[in-house]
Order: sequence, then C-alpha cells, then structure tokens
Amino acid sequence: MKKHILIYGLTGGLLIAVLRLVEYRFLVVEHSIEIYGSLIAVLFAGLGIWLGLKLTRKKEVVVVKEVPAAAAPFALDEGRLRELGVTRRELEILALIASGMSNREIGEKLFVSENTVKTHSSRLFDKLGAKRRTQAVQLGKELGLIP
Amino acid sequence: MKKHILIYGLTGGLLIAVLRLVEYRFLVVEHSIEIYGSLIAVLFAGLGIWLGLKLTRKKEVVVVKEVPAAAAPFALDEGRLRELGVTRRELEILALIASGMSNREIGEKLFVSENTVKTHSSRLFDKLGAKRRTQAVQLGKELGLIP
DNA sequence: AGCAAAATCACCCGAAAGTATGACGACAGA
DNA sequence: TCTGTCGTCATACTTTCGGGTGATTTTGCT
Repeated sequence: MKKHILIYGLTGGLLIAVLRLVEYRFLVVEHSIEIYGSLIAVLFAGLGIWLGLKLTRKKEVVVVKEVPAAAAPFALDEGRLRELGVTRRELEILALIASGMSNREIGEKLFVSENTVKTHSSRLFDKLGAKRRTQAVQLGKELGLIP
Repeated sequence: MKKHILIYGLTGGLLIAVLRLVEYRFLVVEHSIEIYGSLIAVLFAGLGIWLGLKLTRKKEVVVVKEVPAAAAPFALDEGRLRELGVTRRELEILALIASGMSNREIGEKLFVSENTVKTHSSRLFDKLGAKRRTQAVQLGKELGLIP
C-alpha cells in the first residue's frame, strides 16, 4: 500500500512540474485553462481507475460448491454399545453376520465352535431385540453399531 | 454501463461550469493554477477510483466444500436388474428380507403363502449367487438393488 | 389368440438358525 | 478372596431356511 501512495504522490508532483513548464507556453492561448484542467482530469481519472482496480483486486466472491462427500467414515457408537450391554465379541459376530457368513463360517474364522457363535448371537439378539439375524443386522445399522 | 458514462460526462461538464465561475475569483491570486489543478486532480482521482471500483468485475473464487451428502437418494439399478434377471417380485422380497422379516411375515404382508415367498427367495438367491438371506442382502446392497 | 415369462402354491427333506439350560475357566474390580 | 462379567462349549429341542420338483394361474406382448 505504501508503494501506491508513493507512486500517487510522485505522479502528482511530477505533473505539477510538467504543468509549470507547459503553463508558460499555453497560458497565453485562449481557453488554455480548460485544456489544462482536462489534462489533469484525464490523467488523474486514469490514475484513479488504476488505483481502484488495484484496491479491489482482492475482493473475491466466495462461491461455496457443495459436493457429495464420498463416504461417511462411520464411527462406532460406543455409548450405544454400553447402553445395550453389547460386548466386543458380540459386536464382532454381528459384523460377520452382516457380511453374510453362516454360524459355522464365523466359528471357523474366529477359531471357536459353532455353538459358541450361537450363544453369542443369541445373547446379541436378546440385547438388540431381534428375532432373526437379518433383523439384527438391520437394527445394528440403525443403532450405529455397524456401517 | 451507459449510466456510468452519463454520470461521468455530466460531472465533467458541471465541473467546467463551476470552474468558470470560480476562475474569475482566484485567477488573480498567485498560485491559483496549482489549487485549480489540485482540485480537478482530487475530484477526478476520486471519480476514477469510484469508477475503477465499479468496473472491477469481482473475481469468483470457487471453494469446493465437502459436505456429508445429506442422503444418497438411491436409484435402483434397473440395468443390473435385467442383467441378473431379477424380477420385480423378487426385488420386493429382497427388500423385505433386508428389513429383517421372516418368510412367514413377508407372505402375510404380501398376501401370499410362505411357500411362494420361499420359491421367490430361492430363485433370487440363485440369481445373486447367495447361499443365505443375509448374504443376499449384502450382495443386493453392493449391486445397487436395495438402499 | 397364443406364447413366454412371471407369479402363485404345495410337499418333502435336510441344513441352518435360534432357544433353553447348564457348565467351566479367566480376569477385573471391590 | 469373593463376585460379576465375559468368553467358551455342549446338549437337546424347535423353528426357520433353502433346495428340489412339479403344477396351475396371471400377465405382458405379439
């Protein structure tokens, strides 16, 4: 900004000097005062416009463009977990059920017996109030336990 | 834009007229020419700045803002439906399975026998390559058949 | 009208899922 | 040390699912 003021001042001073020289030649001429004024007017108008442009260059209109975010990261609702009394293991099994695995497959994946998976899922269904595994999956999603 | 030019012209003319009047009083004064010039300079500089401001087209800066897309409207993938040969009824039943209903409940809701639901779901599983209803639900979601 | 696809239903059978009950060890916290 | 929770497993029983087959009716399209 200081640079602008400096340029402005210098231009003004220079103009005065130039006019001083010019003055002697044209002052005698009729209507020279109008020419003189016009000259200054044009020059300063141009300068003003230039300054105005410089000053407003930074005024930017921010346009917010909303883009559908790819995917909600999904955060496990820990609170709900305790609220319902669902244990880690049960949650783990719920996730596997949701992925479409059978009790046997889940048991193999977790290195436990199929019966264990059944007891876990049974207790899980109780806590969720589900009668079927498909319902448990649906409820689990609604409750924020699984993505 | 025409308005601006008009204002500009009028201002200039008016100024000339005013100066004409003022001229007679100050022309006799020493250095009046500098005052005169300064006056014009200041006025036109101001005018120029104002014009500059007006003329400056405000730059639009597009800010891409990621917003957690309220809700993906979900559009049924009709193409996939035909591609897999899944019928409307089967799709309907898939949706009800996904909501956690039993075959019996689905039958009651659709006013058909449980057996009918079973045949529909059986054929559906074939087409989806699913062995269990939970898996069918999972696949259905991946394939864009259900939300 | 006539064909093909879709929808409906039945019956059987085996597999998977779900319920109920009991039991045992590990581990944390009072 | 005692208690409660969690995870593990088993057995027995009921219900639900899923597969296979066959059949009839509806419906959409030419």
